[in-house]
Amino acid sequence: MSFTKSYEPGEFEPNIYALWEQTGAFQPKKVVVDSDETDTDNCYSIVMPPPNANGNLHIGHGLTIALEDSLTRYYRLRGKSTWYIPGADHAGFETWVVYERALEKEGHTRFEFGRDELYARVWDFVEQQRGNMELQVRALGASCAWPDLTFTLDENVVSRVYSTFKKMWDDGMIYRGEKLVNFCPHHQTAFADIEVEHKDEDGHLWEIAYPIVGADVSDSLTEIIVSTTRPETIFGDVAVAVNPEDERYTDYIGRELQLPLTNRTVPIIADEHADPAYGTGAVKITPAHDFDDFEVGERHNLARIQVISENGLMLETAGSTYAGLSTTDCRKQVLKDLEDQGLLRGEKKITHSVAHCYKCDTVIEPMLKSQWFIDVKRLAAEAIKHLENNEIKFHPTNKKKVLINYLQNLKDWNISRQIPWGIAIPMFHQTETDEAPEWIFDPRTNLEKIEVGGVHYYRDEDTFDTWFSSSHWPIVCTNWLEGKENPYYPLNVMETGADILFAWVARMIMMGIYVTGEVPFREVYLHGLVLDAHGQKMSKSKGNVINPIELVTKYGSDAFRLGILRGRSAGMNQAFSENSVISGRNLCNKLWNVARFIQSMVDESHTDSLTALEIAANELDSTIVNEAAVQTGGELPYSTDNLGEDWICRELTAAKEQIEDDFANYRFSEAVETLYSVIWDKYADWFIESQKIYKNISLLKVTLETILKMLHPFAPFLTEAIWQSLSWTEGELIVQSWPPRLKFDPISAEQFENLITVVSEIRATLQCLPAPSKGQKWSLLFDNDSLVDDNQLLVMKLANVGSVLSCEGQPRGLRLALVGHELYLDVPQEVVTKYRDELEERILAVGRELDALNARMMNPNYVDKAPAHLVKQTRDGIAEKTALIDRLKAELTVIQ
RNA sequence: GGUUCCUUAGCUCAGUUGGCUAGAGCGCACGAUUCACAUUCGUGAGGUCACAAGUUCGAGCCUUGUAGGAACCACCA
Repeated sequence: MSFTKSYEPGEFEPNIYALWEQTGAFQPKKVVVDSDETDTDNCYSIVMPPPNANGNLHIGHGLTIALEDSLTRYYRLRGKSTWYIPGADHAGFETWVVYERALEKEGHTRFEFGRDELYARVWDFVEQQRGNMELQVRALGASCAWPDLTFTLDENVVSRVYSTFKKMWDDGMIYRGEKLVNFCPHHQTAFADIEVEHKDEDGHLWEIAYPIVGADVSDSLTEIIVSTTRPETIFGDVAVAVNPEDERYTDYIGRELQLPLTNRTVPIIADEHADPAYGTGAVKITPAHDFDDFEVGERHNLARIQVISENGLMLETAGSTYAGLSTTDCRKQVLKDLEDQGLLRGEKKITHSVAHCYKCDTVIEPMLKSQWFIDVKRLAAEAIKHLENNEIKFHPTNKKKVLINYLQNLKDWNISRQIPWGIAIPMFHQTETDEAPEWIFDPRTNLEKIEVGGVHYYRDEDTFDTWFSSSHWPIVCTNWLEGKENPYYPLNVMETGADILFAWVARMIMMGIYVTGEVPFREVYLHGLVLDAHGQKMSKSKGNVINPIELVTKYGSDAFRLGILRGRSAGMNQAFSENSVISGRNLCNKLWNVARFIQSMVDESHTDSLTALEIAANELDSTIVNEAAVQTGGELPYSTDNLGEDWICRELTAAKEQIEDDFANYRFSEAVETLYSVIWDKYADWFIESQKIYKNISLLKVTLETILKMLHPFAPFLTEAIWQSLSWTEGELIVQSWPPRLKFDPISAEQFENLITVVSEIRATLQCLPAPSKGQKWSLLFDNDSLVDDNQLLVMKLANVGSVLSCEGQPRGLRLALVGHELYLDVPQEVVTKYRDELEERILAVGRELDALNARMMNPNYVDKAPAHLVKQTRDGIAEKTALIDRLKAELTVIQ
C-alpha cells in the first residue's frame, strides 16, 4: 500500500478487513476440543449480543461493537487467545411483526397456514434479508470469529434449550398454569411483564351502584357503590371487595349484591386489596381480566369468568345483548344502560397507567390463558447467592444492587409465545384439545403428532419466549459441554446495554448457574443509551435517529469508533453528535500524516530497507547499540541523543501504562483521551516538530510503531493501513504484540519539559504584543542561558522567532517572565512601553496566586497535618511566584 | 410507592483512595500560513463545580438535608 495525501478511509477499509479475515487473525489460537490443559489465563472470550439477523444495525450496535472489539483487539495484542463470538438473532417477535406485515400486504393472514409452513416461510424471508447485518458488523471492524457465528435457531441452540427445559421439567420447575397473561389482541400473543410498556393516560373512573340483596330498614346502606375504569368487565365480576378495616362496610361483609345488567348476585368480601382512601373504598373483583383481581380471586377461591375473547370482542358470557361487541362499544353500551337504570352514580377524570404492546401500541388485555411457566424461586435464589458472593464484577458497580433487588421480587416467568417464528416448545398433550391434563416432553417438535407407547400425543403449538433461548447464549456460543474443560467459559466479560439488564443479563446468570453450576461471565460491562445531540432518546417518530453506517461511510469506521467512545461512561445515557466523529476523523488524519511524514524521512535517509537495529549500528558506535539491545531485550534498538527524544519515550511509556490501567477498569473514554493527547499534543506538536531538525530514524520508527499498537484497539483500520504502508514493517499489526516500555533518561526528559515552558512563554508573549507588532517575527536574545544556547535551532523553529542570538552581555527589548532564564524579545522600545498594561495585569494575576499559597502556609494546621510533599510544593510555589513577581516589577520599573 | 442515577465552561461530557491554579472535544475570539496535515498551526476568553449545612489542615469528590431532572420496577379498582 502507499500513502495518499490525506486520510481516505473508504480507500482501504474493505481491503484491510479482507486481509484480516484471510489471514485468520480473528480466530482464537487455541481451539476448545484440542485443549487438555486448562490454560484459562491465556484465553479471552467475549460474545456479541446477537443483532437481529434480518435487520440493520443501529447506533447502539455501533457502540456495542466499538466497546467489544476494542477489548478484543487489546487482549489479542496482549497475547491472549481471543475469541470474539458473533451472533445473529432470529428476534422472534420483532421478525414476526415484520413478516406478518409483509404477509398482510400480500393479502394473506397467518391463519391460512399451519405452524410448520409459517416457520418455513419466515425462514426464507430471513434468509433473503440476511447478510446485510453481517456486512455492517464488518464495516464497524469487529474482529470476530465468523466461522463460529451462532444463530439463535441453530441446531445446537435448540438442543441445548431442549435439554435445559427437560431438566427443569424433571426438576419440577416447569408448570402449566391458567394465569392472566399480558395479551396483545392485535398480535394474538402473550408477553412477559418486561415486554409491556406502561404509559400514563387520561381515563375515567366511573361509580356504579350495586344494590344490596334483601336490604331493609335496619340497613343504613341499600347499595354499594364501586369505582371502576373498565365498566365493560362487569359481566366478569364475581365479588365486591372492601377493606376489612373499613368501618363503612364491615357490617355488610358476606352479604350479596345484585350485579347490574345481569341476573347474578355477587358476595361482599373483605380483602386488603381494597384501599379505603381510593374512590368509594369498594372494588369490583374480576379475576379473569385484572391482575390484582386474579390474586384476590385466588385468595378467596373465586370463579374466573372470561368475558372478553382473544380478539378483543365480548363473549357470550357477557350476555346476548353485549356479545360480539368490541370492548369500546360494549363500554359505551354498558354506561348507557346503567344510566338508564339509574345505577351510574358518578364519572371522574383520572390519569392512570395503561399497559401497551411495545410494538403496536395496542392496549394490552389481561387474558386468562394456559401457558408454560417457570417457577423462578430456585433460579433467582441461586443467582442472588452468586452475586452476593461477588462472583461477577459489574461496571458500573451499582447495577449489581439493582439486579439483586430485581431478582428478589421476580415473579414466575411465562415462556409461552403464540407466534410460529421461534423454537417450538417440546411438549405434547394426550388429547386433541390443548387443555389436556397429561403432558409429556419430547424433542420431536417437527411432528405435529407423535406416538409413545401406543398412545398419540399432540404438539403444543406455542414457541419459547426469545429470552428463554437467549439466556443460554454464553453456554451455546462457547460450546460448553458437561464434564469437559472449556477455557472460554465463563466469558471474561459480558458487554451489553443497560436496558436489558433484567431481560437478558439476569436470565443468562440464572440459566448459566442452573446449567453449568458456574456464573456465565466474570464481569459485566453495561453501556447506556446513545441519545441524540440534545440528550433526547432517538426514535423514528422524532426523526432524530443517527445511522452508524452512514457515519462510517462519511468519516470512516475508526472515526466513528473514536467518536462514539469519547466522553462515554458505563451505564450512562449520553448524548452523541456527529461532531465527536469529526473530531475522531481529524485524529485519524493527523496520525495518517505523521506516518506519511515519518515514511518520507525514512526514505530520505536511504535506510528504508534496513532494520532499526542496522540503522542504529550505522548511526552509533557499536557499544551503545549493544547496550541498548541488552537493556531492551534486543527488541528496541534506538538511541536518544537529542532533546525531546527521552521526553517522548517517557510520555509514550506513561500513556501506555495509563491505557493498560484504563482497559483493566473499562475506562474506554479515558484511554481514548490519553491517546488523543499523546498523539496530537505531544508526539505531533512537539516531538515530530523537533525531529524536523534531528531526524533520529530508528527512534521515529520505534515510537511510531508504539503509537500504532496503542491506538489499534480503537482505530484498527487506520493503524493497520499505516502498518501495511510503512516500508519497514512486516506481517499484520492486528497480531503484533503490545508495546514494551521505552527506556529514557529522566533528566533529559525534564530538560525538554523545561524547553516547552520556555517556548510556550515566548509564543504567549508574542501573541500579547500590541497590534502591529503582533504576528511579526522578532529575534530572541539570550544571556547566559545554556538550555537555549544549546538548542538555538530548536527554539527558533518551535517558538517561531526570526533568530536566536546571544545578547553578548547587552540585554535589550522585552524581558520574558521566566524565572531561571534570561531571555529577551528584541522588539523596539516603544513596543516594550506599550506592553506595560499586560505586565501590570500579569503582576496582579501572579499576586493572587501567591496570596492563595501564602494563606495556606499561614494555617499552622496545614503545615502540621498535610503530607510533607504537599507542604514542600507550596513552599516552592511561594518561592517561585515571589521571584517572578520581583522580576516583573523590576521590568516595570525599567519601562518607566 | 420502591430502586438507582444525574446536576461541573455556550453545548456534550471527564474528573480514579479528598491534595498544586478544576480538564477535554466542539463552539467562540484573535493571530499565522507555500516547507507531513486547513481534516492545519499558535494564543486566548469562558466555571460561586445546583443550593444549604456538616466532617476535615484541605471538599467537585465524604455525610445530611433542599431543589430540579432521568431511567427502571411495582401500582393506580
